[in-house]
Amino acid sequence: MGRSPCCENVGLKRRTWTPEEDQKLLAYIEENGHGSWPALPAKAGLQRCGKSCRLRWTNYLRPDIKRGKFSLQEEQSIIQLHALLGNRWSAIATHLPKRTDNDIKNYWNSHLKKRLTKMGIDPVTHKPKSDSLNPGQVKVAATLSHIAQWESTRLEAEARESTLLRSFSSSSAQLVLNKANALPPLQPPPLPLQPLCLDVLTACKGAWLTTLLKENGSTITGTLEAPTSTLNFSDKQLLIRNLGKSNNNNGEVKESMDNTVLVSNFMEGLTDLFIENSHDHLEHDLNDFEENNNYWNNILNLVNSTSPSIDSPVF
DNA sequence: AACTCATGCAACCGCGGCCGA
DNA sequence: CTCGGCCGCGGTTGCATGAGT
Repeated sequence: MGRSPCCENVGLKRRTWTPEEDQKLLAYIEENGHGSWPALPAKAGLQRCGKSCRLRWTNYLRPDIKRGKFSLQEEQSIIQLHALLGNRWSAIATHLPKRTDNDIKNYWNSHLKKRLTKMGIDPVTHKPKSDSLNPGQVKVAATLSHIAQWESTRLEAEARESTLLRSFSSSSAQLVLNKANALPPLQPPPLPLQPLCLDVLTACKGAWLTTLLKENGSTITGTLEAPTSTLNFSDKQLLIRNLGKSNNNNGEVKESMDNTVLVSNFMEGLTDLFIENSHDHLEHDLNDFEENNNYWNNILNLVNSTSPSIDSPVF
């Protein structure tokens, strides 16, 4: 493939944006919108390529960007979302209002990755460095991995939907929308926008709890004792399978999972971690139980609270 | 004070996808 | 269907700055 460079200053030294350049770019966009990026520099009187201008605007000048230190909650969100979504920074960014993908990526690479490594957790797989599972644990981990894969797909789709909604809110996209107003109106998203994943994550949590209790000699078998669910495990599996399917234009049902190549080892890793911990420390399972239960609740809360909706702040 | 090294992050590159001609 | 332009994304680079010696 390959493309010709978009600007003539390729190979030259990087040039930091000056306050004057920022001012020019800001003033131009505020007055005219960015329009076509390649055409913008000439119109705005900037000796930059369009790509550079776009980057400067999206990562720095946009008025709705939050800069500065990441809060503890944001850090947790990044770690958890990275575990689910991998290096899909833009998707992660849709769940962190006012943070740019570049900002998150930099923060991950310079801070969080190192911190996880220090903790003995592989920042890529989110697995603890040493792992040894028995066959039963492997089975559950595989199931949860499958579930997590679906969840990754969903989060990604959600991110795409969010982007679409944002783009439709912009003036230029509105023009496109107006041009296409002969088309059937867009269906509003179902309200409330309760993420479907909630049940899946709940299922994950439930599956983990079940395993833990089994490991601990509990008599509880198939029922997932998750707070928001009364489905048994086979019901969950059915639900998950159905959620993983989608209708294409021909009305055929196909497995959307098959079309996704996603790196989502988080659940697996997390499960490994939890299961391993519980296996190794059955004697203090109560503590583990409480701690891990809280962790799952955190994830559920996170996804619940940060799922993009039309009410989400517009970037 | 001067130098080196490490770190953070802004800026850039190149690829893939989308869309219109 | 193909081609070319544009956009968005993830990975990488390199500058600025602070810490350490």
